[in-house]
Amino acid sequence: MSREKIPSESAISGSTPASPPRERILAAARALFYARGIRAVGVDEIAAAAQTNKMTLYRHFESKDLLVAKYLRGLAQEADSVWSELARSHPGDALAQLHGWVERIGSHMADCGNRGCALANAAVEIPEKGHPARAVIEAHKTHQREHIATLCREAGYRDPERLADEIFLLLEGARVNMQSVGPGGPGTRVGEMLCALLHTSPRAAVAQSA
Amino acid sequence: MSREKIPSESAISGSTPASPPRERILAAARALFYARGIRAVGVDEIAAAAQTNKMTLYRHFESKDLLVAKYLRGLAQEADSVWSELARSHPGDALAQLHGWVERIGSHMADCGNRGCALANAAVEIPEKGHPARAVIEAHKTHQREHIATLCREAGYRDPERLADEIFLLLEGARVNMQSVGPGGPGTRVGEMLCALLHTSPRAAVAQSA
DNA sequence: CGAGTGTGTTACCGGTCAGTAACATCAGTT
DNA sequence: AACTGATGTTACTGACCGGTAACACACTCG
Repeated sequence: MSREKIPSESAISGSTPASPPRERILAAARALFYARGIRAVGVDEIAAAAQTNKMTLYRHFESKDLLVAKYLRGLAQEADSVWSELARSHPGDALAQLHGWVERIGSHMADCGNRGCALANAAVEIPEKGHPARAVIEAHKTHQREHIATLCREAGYRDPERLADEIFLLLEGARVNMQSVGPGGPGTRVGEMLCALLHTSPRAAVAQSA
Repeated sequence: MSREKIPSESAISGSTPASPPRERILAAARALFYARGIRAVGVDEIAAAAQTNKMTLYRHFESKDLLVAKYLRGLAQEADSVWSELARSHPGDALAQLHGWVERIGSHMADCGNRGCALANAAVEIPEKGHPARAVIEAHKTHQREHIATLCREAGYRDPERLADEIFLLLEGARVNMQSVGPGGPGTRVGEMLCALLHTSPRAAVAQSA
């Protein structure tokens, strides 16, 4: 239609119509799945939002279920990259990494569209045990909790496993409860709660400080 | 078909085929919505599971959305009845009510089908602001947290609001995380965590003990 | 130029969805 | 027996779903 010619693919406004269709499809799926739910969004709508069509979508993703898995895996990888970014800015300082992470959560809690964790939401929407998304969800959630536990251990907390459980479950609860009661609920206060938890939990000895 | 005559409506096995169809429909909706998700279950399947048909369903509920709201309201009322039952068995003793509630949670956490809180799940599945279910969800979640806060206040905890937030969010997180990682995750430990929270949180003075 | 590749377009498939119309059946009441 | 109300049965609508076939177009590389 009005897609005549674009000599150089610089930054285009909106849904980046100059990037390859595969990336546009993933970006559209991401926005739509997160905002409205996985089961509520059809492949036709995703293709249209990506400014392409269903055929091209199915040339890049063999089924909707695998597109969902790809969508979730991308989010899981980005969440992991936050951890490695924090490890780079606070090398060897697990406590600072935890504090940085908690700060980031507190600021991202109110503005992120208030639809909670996309992985946890997908687990609610997809109870089928054999769905390809479930392996991604379970692996990410387990890995997330274990990374928190590792940092708590390195930060010298006594009973780091229990502290990791508390941090992890408080965050999970905040993100899911935001969807029930909106920003007026206790979820918006989770940043301060986690910060207080890090400050008041007993620590035996600091492992090492570089 | 094989439904010849049942003189007295005593207890029938399975889905209680002798109760009025409205109750059977609600019971079937409850089981199916909870186990497989609201969007994943159609009205035909609910009617069949209730041993009736779609027409009878629509004579009792004017739409699926309102059936969903009824289903959630029923669960919310049962959750409230747990509170009043605890108030009856521990009159005037808010701390005992909290402990009883936490115990109940700890025991119900592992066996309840592991699909978490139906209200919270519905909030994830139904982001539409105008859906009749959303009012039920928001009201129940708000009321639940406020009841916990009231009991914490009556039990003499200092900073009862913060303790209520912690209890509430830990529970929400445990129930949603159970669906991501199953019974092997930290959600199964939430009973002990809440019990420890009640024991270690500072209390200023006991308000009254009858 | 021709071949190959990626993309757009249209139409279609079988299935399911929520919701309704029309009619048959059964039970209880008077 | 006649009426009444709740229920069962079948068939249907219009819309949407995930997924595919067939063909046309554009672009790049040789």
